[in-house]
Amino acid sequence: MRKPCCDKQDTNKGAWSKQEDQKLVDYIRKHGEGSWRTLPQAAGLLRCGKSCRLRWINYLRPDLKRGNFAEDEDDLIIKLHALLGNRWSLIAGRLPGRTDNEVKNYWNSHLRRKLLKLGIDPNNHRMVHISPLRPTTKPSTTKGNPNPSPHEVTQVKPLHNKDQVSDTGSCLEDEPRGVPDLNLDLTINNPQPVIPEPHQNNLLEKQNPSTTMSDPAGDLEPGTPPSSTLLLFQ
DNA sequence: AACACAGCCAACCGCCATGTC
DNA sequence: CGACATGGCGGTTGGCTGTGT
Repeated sequence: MRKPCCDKQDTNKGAWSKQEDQKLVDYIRKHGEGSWRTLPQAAGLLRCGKSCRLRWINYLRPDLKRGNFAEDEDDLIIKLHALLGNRWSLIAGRLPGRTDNEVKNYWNSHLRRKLLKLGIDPNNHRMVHISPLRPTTKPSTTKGNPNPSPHEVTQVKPLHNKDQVSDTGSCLEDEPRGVPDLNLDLTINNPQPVIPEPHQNNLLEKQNPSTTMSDPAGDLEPGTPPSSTLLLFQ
């Protein structure tokens, strides 16, 4: 039996109040991030440490961008998802000012549907040949389960082994060549200062194309015909 | 105006990885 | 080397809001 992360009896749950936010922000400004376990008590919060961490990372961090996703952010997320699968933290790490939770929500609510409308299976980024898409119907399953019906897609069971990045629901997992050598040292959505340039998106392509992660399409061997998987990359 | 439904998103839960003793 | 503590991640849930009838 696993110990709960905190004494649930003494903790608040649910939405954060402004006072709680303020306490958390003040504390982290003074003492920095970390020690989430002890932070709530030290900051005078009746919250679980995990909850504080989530609140800070997803909402209170000063470098968060928030607001609508730009078109190029959409493209980047789709490309990265094709490569990485549901590795939201890695994907978010390439999107300055965005959190994994935000990217995940955006994927499930917008991009997934967008791909389906284009006839692309969002799970493996291949063209869907079977059954015509039912226009914007929500999956018949319960709320909160964005998985499309089995008629439309082939489920790719995500793996948990983080060393096998290419396996995790990636569209490329059964490419004959496999995934090109990727530098997956993508780690991290560091709470670094927001990049001041107006065009912070497309970092992948524009800012550091050679030293970070390979361009998905460009990394194919010359002469390799693009699979339907890669339609998006063209 | 009232209700039902769908979509969005913040927050929670449980598991896994890593660090420390 | 194993046990434990902690941090981090992805999946899921639940409440709020917008829209259609």
